[in-house]
Amino acid sequence: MDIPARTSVLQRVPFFGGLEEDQLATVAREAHERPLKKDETLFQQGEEATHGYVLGWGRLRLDQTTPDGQNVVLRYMGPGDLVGTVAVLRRIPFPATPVALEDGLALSWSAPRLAELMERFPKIALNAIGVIGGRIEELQARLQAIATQRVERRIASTLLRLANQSGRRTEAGVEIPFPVSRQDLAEMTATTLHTVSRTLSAWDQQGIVESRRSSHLVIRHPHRLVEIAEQG
Amino acid sequence: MDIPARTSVLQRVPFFGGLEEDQLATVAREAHERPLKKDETLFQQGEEATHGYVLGWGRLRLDQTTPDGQNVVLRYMGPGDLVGTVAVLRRIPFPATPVALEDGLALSWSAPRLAELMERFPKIALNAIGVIGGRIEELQARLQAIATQRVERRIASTLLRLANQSGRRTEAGVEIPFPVSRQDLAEMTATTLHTVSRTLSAWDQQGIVESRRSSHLVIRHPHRLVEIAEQG
DNA sequence: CACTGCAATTGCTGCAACGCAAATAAGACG
DNA sequence: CGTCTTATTTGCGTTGCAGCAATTGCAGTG
Repeated sequence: MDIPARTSVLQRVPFFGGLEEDQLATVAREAHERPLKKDETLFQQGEEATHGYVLGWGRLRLDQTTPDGQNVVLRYMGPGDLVGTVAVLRRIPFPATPVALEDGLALSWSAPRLAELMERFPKIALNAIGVIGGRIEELQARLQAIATQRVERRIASTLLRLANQSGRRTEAGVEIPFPVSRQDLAEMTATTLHTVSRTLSAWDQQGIVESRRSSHLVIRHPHRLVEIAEQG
Repeated sequence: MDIPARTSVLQRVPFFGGLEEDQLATVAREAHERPLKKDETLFQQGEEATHGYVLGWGRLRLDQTTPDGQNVVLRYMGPGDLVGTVAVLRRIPFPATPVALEDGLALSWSAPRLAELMERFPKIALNAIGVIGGRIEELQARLQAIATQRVERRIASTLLRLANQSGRRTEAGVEIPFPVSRQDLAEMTATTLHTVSRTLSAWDQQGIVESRRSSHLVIRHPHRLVEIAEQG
């Protein structure tokens, strides 16, 4: 990918928001490219955070594993998202593992480079605060949801969030354009794949969603889900 | 409080870490003082974030209320903690309400002042990233706990965390030096006050904790709690 | 000192959701 | 085209925990 191409990717990255075209070009020049194949991991939870990444295209799932082997899906990430950069800035090991859901490409900068960039462009540090703050908000929202809502409602909210973040409009409804297994949904909503399966089956029969095996999820009637999410 | 006194408070604030004595004095000079009485709120969730605060002394409980009236305790805060500052930097309304658990004092800076300080001392922006990152970590840990552990274990972990953050060693064990109601614990561990009550009663009878009505919580045998927390 | 109000305790009941297990379907691969 | 593997469905039994309600105990107030 040449520098102008990289630059245009970086233009859509909030982390670099407010930088001039030529400044972005500078940033772009100093990046390394890291191609990603489906199912590949960008790095491993626990590794030393030597590089920070920006996802150019593709999709990632961010997994966190507990000491006793349980898994939690922290978030899904798409083009323009920051991956692992917070860990680099805080000088702590990566707290989670990003897994590629499809082929993609990430741009990376080494830890010293990042520090240098932030020093040269103070705007970046402010942007970082905004990005991280957004994640805090999201985490707090999920915490609240898990703490106070019951499973059906959480699943509905999660589907709607996925649809808003990455849904594609089709004649049949809103489609979620990457594979999401029952296990994934279970780990996102803090329940079991059994319960997710039952819930989706029920919704499928009611015509709210289309969730046949192995095809992408389609939400036929988002407003029905909204009803469930808002007050179940 | 005079400037040297303020300065010595700020020395223990990670947000201002790495600043020179005279720089801290500058920061201190530009602060406003805000005395706090027990049960008073520093600001209200939803208000515009015009000022950022640092807690000089005293203790706060940070509450978040859902649209439907449910309450979640986000965290307890003590001297040196940052309150509401993230919201100021992100230019969003305060996402939660800090309630004073005892008389205390906060220092505050207006939004423009804070922006100016960060510009003048870029180190502050980096510190902010560190502080916020720490909160993300804590939130993720809680998310994991709620998602994968059962109630007894979560209560044990929460008590241990409180003890580590603010516990005082006494002959009887480790004391938590501010009042924590069953309701509070319930909101922290995502359960009901009933279940918390039952659990603490059981532990009290087993001699693990001392949790009589209206006296401060005392953890007699932290290691027993650790056992419960680590593998229940 | 009695009264009032709030926090905590505790027994009981019901249910949402978990866990197991067996059946089923669908891709993947040779 | 058959076989293997993996994801999903679904029935059934179990249970952790919430929800309700009645009681108790403590603290502050007049």
